[in-house]
Amino acid sequence: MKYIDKLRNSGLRPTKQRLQICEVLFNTERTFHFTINELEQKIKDRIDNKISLATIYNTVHAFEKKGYLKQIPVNSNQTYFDTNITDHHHFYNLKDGKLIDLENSDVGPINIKRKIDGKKIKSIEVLVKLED
Amino acid sequence: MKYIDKLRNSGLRPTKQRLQICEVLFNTERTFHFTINELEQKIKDRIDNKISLATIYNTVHAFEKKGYLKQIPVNSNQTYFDTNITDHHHFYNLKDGKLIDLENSDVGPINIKRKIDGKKIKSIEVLVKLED
DNA sequence: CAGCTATTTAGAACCATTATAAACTATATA
DNA sequence: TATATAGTTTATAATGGTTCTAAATAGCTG
Ligand SMILES: [Mn+2]
Ligand SMILES: [Mn+2]
Ligand SMILES: [Zn+2]
Ligand SMILES: [Zn+2]
Repeated sequence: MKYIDKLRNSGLRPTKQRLQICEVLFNTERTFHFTINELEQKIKDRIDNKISLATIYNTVHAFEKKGYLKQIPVNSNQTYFDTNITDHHHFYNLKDGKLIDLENSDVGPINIKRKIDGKKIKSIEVLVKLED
Repeated sequence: MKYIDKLRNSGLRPTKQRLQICEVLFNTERTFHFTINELEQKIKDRIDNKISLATIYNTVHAFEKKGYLKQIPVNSNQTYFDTNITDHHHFYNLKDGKLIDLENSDVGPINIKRKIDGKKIKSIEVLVKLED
């Protein structure tokens, strides 16, 4: 029930697969970061039926387009997503490839003074790489 | 002659290929951003002999390890490199995938207040995504 | 239910990147 | 200068994340 309206209101049919992916992504105490492979594993662990990898990709991209997920820019061969869609910044642990949310109070407001003609700022993202 | 010492001092043999890649990367008025494919094209345009793609990858990674190049984190299927190895930030034009350097004065100093036990900050990078 | 469109799926294709291993080259040493 | 050795280049294959395809299935509207 919980996610049916969310999906319908977005013009997405509330299929069994999408509802199950919603459970995994959004029915959590905390937000989290994931790659597609990590999400695939999480889904396998939590549900009995199988969801094809293609559907996982399709759904993640659909949710991203609707603004329910964000992509986080990092140097990796895999794409990183975030269920925390608020404006926030990240630590990136180079050792294990894990992201950690930074509170805005940990970074402070960032004011970009330069403008590019005809362009709007869509997002401002700080990535703090961590090493040992 | 110009890059022979640079390479030798880094423990890299100054091969014909590496010297030619140095010319393309570093013998320029301005620093620039590139993907491997763009670099491959630049090399083709500037030199007569052929340098294999494998050598271009090898050399770029060798130079990155030595600190002569930096990788810039963006959401793209291709890896972006920068010949500007100073600490600086970027505009990322989503329309054409081009990076633009931001001066530090355009962003202001960023002071990360949070610490992670046993970890050091390696870099702080701001990515400002631009849309129309 | 009927009809229509959206969605799911297995598998193929794509493509940036990395691995392989044989040929070649820079360099140190005799 | 010749030789030995480790480093480098290269064509090519392999890898692996992501996207595409097209047929089967499922949601939705009348
Ligand atoms: Mn993607
Ligand atoms: Mn790389
Ligand atoms: Zn986050
Ligand atoms: Zn730059």
